Amino acid sequence: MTGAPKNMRLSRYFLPVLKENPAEAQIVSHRLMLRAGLIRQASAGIYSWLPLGFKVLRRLEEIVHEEQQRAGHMPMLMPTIQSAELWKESGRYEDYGQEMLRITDRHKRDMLYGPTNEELITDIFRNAVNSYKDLPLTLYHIQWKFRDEIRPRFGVMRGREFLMKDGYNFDLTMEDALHAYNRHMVTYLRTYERMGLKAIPMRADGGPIGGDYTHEFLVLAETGESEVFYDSAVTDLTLGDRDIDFDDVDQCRAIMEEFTTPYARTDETHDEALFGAIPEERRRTARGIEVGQIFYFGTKYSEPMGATVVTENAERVPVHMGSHGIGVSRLVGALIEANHDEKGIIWPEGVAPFPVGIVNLKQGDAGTDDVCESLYGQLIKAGLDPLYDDRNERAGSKFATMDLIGCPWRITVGPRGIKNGVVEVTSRRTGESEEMSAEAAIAKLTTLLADR
RNA sequence: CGGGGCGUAGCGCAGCCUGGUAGCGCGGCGGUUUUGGGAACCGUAGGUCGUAGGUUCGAAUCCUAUCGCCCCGACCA
Repeated sequence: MTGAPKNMRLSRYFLPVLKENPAEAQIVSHRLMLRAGLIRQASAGIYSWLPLGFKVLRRLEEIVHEEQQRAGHMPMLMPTIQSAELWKESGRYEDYGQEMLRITDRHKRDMLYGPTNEELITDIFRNAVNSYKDLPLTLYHIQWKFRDEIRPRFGVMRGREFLMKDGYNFDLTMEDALHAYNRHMVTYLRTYERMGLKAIPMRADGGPIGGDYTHEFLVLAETGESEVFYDSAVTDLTLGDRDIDFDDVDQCRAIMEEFTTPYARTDETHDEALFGAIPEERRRTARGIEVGQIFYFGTKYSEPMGATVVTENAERVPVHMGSHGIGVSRLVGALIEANHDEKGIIWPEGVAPFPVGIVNLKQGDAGTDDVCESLYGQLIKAGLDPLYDDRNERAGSKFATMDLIGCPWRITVGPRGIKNGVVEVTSRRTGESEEMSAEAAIAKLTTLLADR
């Protein structure tokens, strides 16, 4: 036996928290990410992810991977640095403008730090796939991207370097590609729901990627960059735990229709007349943070780049494609914008880096130390990643730290409770506490966090 | 890129106008007393005053250049 890992004890963890707000941070998620020791700025719009922030980021990636693979999509990894050749071929090298970071290597070759990967994936596809029999195919990766924003701001919400899941579907026909579109809509709805977010699909603008079919997913938050207009009926919809067959064309289309029929648009595509037709009591105007977007763009890249397959009738046709993105690093900011109070972050259970915090009120007391050690060991065994505050600090300081970093559940162990054989379990979100035996606390949390 | 602001200790700031060799709060370290919501007291460490040049007997302070960062705008996942 090797025993429980010790690196989730605060006495060993690297968690540089700040009591005061750093001057450079304006919005709440940026302030809290700095204060709670999630990130440190490396330069404008570029951040280092400290252990706690990295843990959240990894957790979000994990959820994205699980949901993509559940739908049959294939994970892979493309490089951050790309050759300009492919971009010249698609015509976007000129179109993209200054936001693309252009680099020259030692041989004076034009390179770039990829802002997205349509060209690269299309190149991979055309070199390897020739037959309709290899379709449909959806490939995706989660990789760092760079967009040289004129003015980065709001921390990771609008950084220059950002982590993004981007996926690409290749289909024989438009109908097939539209199923891929709907299927992605469903995977995205599931993904956000698991993260504890209400992300509303809204009809969007094609932007530089282009395409007529496109929706973006917005999380409602006061600090959102876009003004949004929607029918309150849309926020009542949930996917819940319904059984989904991702190959079922009708089921995926039905879900897409269910979630996109109620009016929901950003200011870019807003239509006053349609909005006015909604019953007044259901009309909502708010602000939203974009956390993902899906596109169907047909043969926009396959045609100029020659990504074709041979059909049953021996004809060579360009494939129908779409792309789909989730702003993973930006989601950390969006999650905090949507889940915080004046004391700090309140992580939804699904994404919390440490779903349970253990606070030992009297470090060095044989009774509390024993109970805390036992809780720590058992929670690790249950796979719940507890964070044990075993520092020799005062109660107030320990509580403040737990509140700041947002552990959704806290187990407080003090001499008073030990005398009566109880510990205290507190919900970060509601602030409600309940006393129970240590065994009952473990049972309760194991149940609560079972389907994390 | 246009407009504005700021770079002084890990964080938040004062000092600059009116030059004289750097200070406060928090944090750190040691100690004592504390111990259920960011404790009190005592002691202590820590600063190329963004960088370069200039003016001056003397520059954090004045001048010039430069780099970085932040805010508003246009732009954007």
